[in-house]
Amino acid sequence: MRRVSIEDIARHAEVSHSTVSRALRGNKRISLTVRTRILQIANELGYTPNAIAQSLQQRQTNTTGLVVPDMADPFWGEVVKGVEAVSMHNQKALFLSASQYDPSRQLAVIEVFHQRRVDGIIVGDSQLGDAQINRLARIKVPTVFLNSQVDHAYPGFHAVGIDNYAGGVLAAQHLWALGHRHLAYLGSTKRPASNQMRSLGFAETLRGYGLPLGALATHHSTSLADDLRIGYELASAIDYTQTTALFCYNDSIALGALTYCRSVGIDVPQRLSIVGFDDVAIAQFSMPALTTIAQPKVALGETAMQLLLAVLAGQPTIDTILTPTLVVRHSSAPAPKGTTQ
Amino acid sequence: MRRVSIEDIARHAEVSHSTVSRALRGNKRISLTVRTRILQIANELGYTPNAIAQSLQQRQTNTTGLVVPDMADPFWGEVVKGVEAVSMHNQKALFLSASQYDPSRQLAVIEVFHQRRVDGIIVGDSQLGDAQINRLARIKVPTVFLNSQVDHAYPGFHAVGIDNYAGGVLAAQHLWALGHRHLAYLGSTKRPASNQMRSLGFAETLRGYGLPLGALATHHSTSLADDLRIGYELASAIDYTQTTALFCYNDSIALGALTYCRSVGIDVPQRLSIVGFDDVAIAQFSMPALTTIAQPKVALGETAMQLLLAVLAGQPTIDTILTPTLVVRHSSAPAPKGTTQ
DNA sequence: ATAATCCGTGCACACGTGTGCGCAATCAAT
DNA sequence: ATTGATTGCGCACACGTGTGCACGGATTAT
Repeated sequence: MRRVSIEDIARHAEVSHSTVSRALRGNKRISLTVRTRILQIANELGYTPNAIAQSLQQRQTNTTGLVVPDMADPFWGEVVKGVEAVSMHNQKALFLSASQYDPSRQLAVIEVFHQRRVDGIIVGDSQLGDAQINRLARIKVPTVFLNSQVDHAYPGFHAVGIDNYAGGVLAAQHLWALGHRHLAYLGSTKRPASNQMRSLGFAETLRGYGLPLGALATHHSTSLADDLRIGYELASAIDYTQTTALFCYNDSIALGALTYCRSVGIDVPQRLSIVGFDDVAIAQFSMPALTTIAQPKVALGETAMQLLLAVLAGQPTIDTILTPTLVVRHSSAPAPKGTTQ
Repeated sequence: MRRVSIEDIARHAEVSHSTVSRALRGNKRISLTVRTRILQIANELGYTPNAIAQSLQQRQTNTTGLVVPDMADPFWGEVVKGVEAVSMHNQKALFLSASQYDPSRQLAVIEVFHQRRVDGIIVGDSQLGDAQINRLARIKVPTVFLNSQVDHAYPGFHAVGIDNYAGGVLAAQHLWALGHRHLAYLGSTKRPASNQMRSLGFAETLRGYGLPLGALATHHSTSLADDLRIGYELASAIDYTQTTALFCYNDSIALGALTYCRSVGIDVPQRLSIVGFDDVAIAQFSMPALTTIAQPKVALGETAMQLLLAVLAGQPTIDTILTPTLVVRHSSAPAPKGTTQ
């Protein structure tokens, strides 16, 4: 059952294990004859280097830990894809775990990663509280926060994210320009910070245009259901005699809302405009195709991993805030006549 | 920069590292006084066991490798979720990598996992050829194939999957009962085996009902685009003067087809019925909600991981084939009058 | 011919942990 | 009081790999 080690190769080649180690690593001090013989034997024996032993020796595992709230969320699926691609391309292995939006589980996962001696950690949607952050700071593992829900201003902590406020602004500008004057925001309580920023950018922009206070309603669900269902439920609580436009925390919620509208006969976009967030793959295949604030999801994951690699390489780095963009499709249209005063 | 080890604790407690090791592991041969003192010191020093060293010593890493074709695919997202949940619940860490439907990358990932000395491997959508299988067999790592595209009848190889043929049968029965007599299958060439079985179950059942040969068309895309786009393109190649029903390899393709139909004004389900496969989250929120053949995706992942754990524990196991179920929603309806002869 | 250089290899240690075995000290039994 | 059992702990090794240092032999320079 034991695997073949360099010691075994050494016995067959009648040299010491040191020589084998050097030969395999291409050390120039080993004669060509000996090296080729060793490589030959290694191949015959089906040798595979033991990364565990190497990690122990070098005090470095070439491994990264990634924690995300939910694997099945289409947004995070794309982010993970980006992280994984860069990770694999740089010969690093990736540990993956899900936190289910539970801060204590986030920390628990991080502790497990630390036991495994990962070189660095990427945390998606961090909701770590002060106590947890202190614990994390003691661990001293290079950490990158991706779309963090909290401000983690510690040395050794880095961040990649998008400008949620700017996203809210984009949505507001778009809907205002279309003539909408009674709007609603459908939010998510599972992601407090980004939810707040998106709604704030949206609301403040509208205020800036002179929208009266009562003309903007915000709705949040305390339910832990899937976003699609939450979108459906939130949309059903709205008074559509006034409201002509919805801005949603993300595309899933928007699609849920869209489904509700269809089921009760509210025409989108003729009577109601809907704007989502993220631009997940399905957004352009819904009926009507969803107008949305696009996040560069894969790039977000790639950037996070690249930032972490730079940190590990000791290079100077700066936190990155990417900018979202407006993607106009067919779920938004000019406000119905008579609603624009 | 060095982490605190049991050696450090030993120095502080003025005992040997052996005693510390035993104390931490709760060995009864250590006196209570000494043990509590050691635990106290370990806590003060912020000791975290080094899983790498433990792995080396015990020749076991408590780690599993999971390889899936695409992280961002909603189907695989759910499967990964199931695998991860069981894995974490059993204190096992999970390495994740994507193969992008490339058999050689699948093998490459497996080799990397082996270097890392994972205890076991789960391979999703395996497309390994004979040569690759032989290599894998030499490695002798317990392996579970999840919805494999190939028959891997080796000792030490195990499998979990669903009955694709039965899924095709379900779709055929459903559409036939609704009176459809001209049907089409929209397939995927990226997953040859499951694609074949689904279309076969579908076709043979219809033949059994006495459907004439020319009344069933099958379409496959050679494009590597996303399923949604493929569905859209395949749907555009069909002659709708005859065809009244589509059965699609999966929900993404079905949703792409649905989008095409909407865009050219084909009413679903009045003029055309569409049946998908998988029952991903979005399926019940499309317009109309998608009739589909449901796979227990999370359960599939859970089962695969549980099977692997059983194998690792040396328990006797049997391969599992789960059964898909028909979920009737609103994208399928009785065939238009006059089309049923 | 002797000294200085270079080349190829092995010895021995380190990384952090777990454990079989032995040994000293304490306790119970005769 | 001596023997035997029991308890509590340390020594030394193993897991597989990488590397500083030393050492012997060959080559070159004086």
